[in-house]
Amino acid sequence: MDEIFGKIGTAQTLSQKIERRIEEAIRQKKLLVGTKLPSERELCEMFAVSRTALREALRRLSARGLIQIKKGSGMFVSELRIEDAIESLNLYYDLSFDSDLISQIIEVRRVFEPEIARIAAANRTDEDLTALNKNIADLADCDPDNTQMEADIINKFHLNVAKATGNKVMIISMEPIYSLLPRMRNLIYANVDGEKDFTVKAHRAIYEAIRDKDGEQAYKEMAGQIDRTLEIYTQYLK
Amino acid sequence: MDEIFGKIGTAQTLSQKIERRIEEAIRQKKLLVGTKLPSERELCEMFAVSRTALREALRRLSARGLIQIKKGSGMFVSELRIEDAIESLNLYYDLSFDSDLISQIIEVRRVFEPEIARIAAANRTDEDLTALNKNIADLADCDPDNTQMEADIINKFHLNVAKATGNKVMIISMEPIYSLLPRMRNLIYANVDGEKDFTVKAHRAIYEAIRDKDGEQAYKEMAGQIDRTLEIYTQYLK
DNA sequence: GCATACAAAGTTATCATACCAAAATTTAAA
DNA sequence: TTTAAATTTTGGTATGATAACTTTGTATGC
Repeated sequence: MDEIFGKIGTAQTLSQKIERRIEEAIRQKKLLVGTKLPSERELCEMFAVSRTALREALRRLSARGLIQIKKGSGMFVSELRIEDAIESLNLYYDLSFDSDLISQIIEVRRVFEPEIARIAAANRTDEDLTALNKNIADLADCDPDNTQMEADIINKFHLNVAKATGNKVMIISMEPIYSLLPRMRNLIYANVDGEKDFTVKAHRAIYEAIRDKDGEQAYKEMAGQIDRTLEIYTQYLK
Repeated sequence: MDEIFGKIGTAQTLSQKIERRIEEAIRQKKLLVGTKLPSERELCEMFAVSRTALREALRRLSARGLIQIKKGSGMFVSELRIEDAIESLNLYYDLSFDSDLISQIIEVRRVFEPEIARIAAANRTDEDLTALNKNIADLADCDPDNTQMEADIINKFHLNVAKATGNKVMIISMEPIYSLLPRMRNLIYANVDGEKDFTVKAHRAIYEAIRDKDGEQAYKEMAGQIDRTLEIYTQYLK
């Protein structure tokens, strides 16, 4: 009889229920980071479920980065890492990658990044400067034929600018976008001659503006750099 | 340190290997969206593993939104939904929620949102306008004591502005931030008198600027609105 | 006293099997 | 042709056994 009036909207499986329960406990800080969870067998008894169901719940929590499972040792509540948090987003962009997405990414960068550069100029620490300077040097030294490494360095430079704002939300917002730059660059780089010198100069100008705490200049240089990028891609996308 | 001496060999469990294999196939479009995967039993034979190991891999893929599992029917490669992609990020922000995060979020909004409003004014469709208009009406009608609903409506309004840009990346970048607005607003709303009238007027001004395709005005109004928000929170955070 | 080696206990990882429940498919009846 | 029942397919759960790994304590040898 329970079958008749039973679950309608609840297509939830047992393992999903378990997952939610544990997730809620972590969200509400009832389970603090570092806490060791009871062993599988104990949890089975506590929830009154089989190991199969329990394990599938735990595996999903582990996949999402909420807990860490150490074979032979136990399961621990772990601090959700930024990388885990944005991994899904990276995958999403990776799967949606097409010319539309490229245009949209450039539009976003054109609007956001100059502002980011301005804030970075105001807030940058000496460590930020060191990191940026190293990126520039690496870029200059980089073998012009190694477009992969080049794209990687540029990626890091822009990410370091975002870091220099001291604003975690900025970093998180931009990181998934930057992670696509290498893939974008691979599309068009072969077509562009003498681009590298230009790129190095442009990035050095951004660096110097940030170094000198000249927010307006940083804004302008970053905007110019992305305008150039936009031109190149507009040409390519045609 | 962990990086340096961390495990070299395959600390990967069997189920993780399976997960990677299938994920790679999806990433490389060898498995297209909508494809029905072989049944669990068949996959067990193909991979030569037990059902347990296989299932744990499949459950994780399902948790990440890459496949959809239908009981009695089968498993299908599914299009990764935006909501799935940003869920982890929402959780991350939720767990990191503190006064620092609030400040950083407001800083990001102060910089990004006016620009978003400007672009929205240029690209908005009539449907966008209808949605925004409805948000304004709902906000005006909303019971002043129901702060939860109020915050929810405002959240939707800002999200709709982002949607009006026509740029998917904008939406995705801002959504996790907006999803925290209700929680933020709950902190301070009780302390503010006569705030609601102000809020309605401010949002209506933004709406009208977007309606009139007046980018500059939209920029200014949005900036003003967030400046006010900043003031309120600055007061609260002290 | 100290360091190494080893054994034991606890834990997760995997496997194999069985049965249950839901959905789709086939078959039989009206 | 339509409907309803039976069958098949498929995922969901349960259980028990074994393997692999980590930690810890203990014993051994120096």
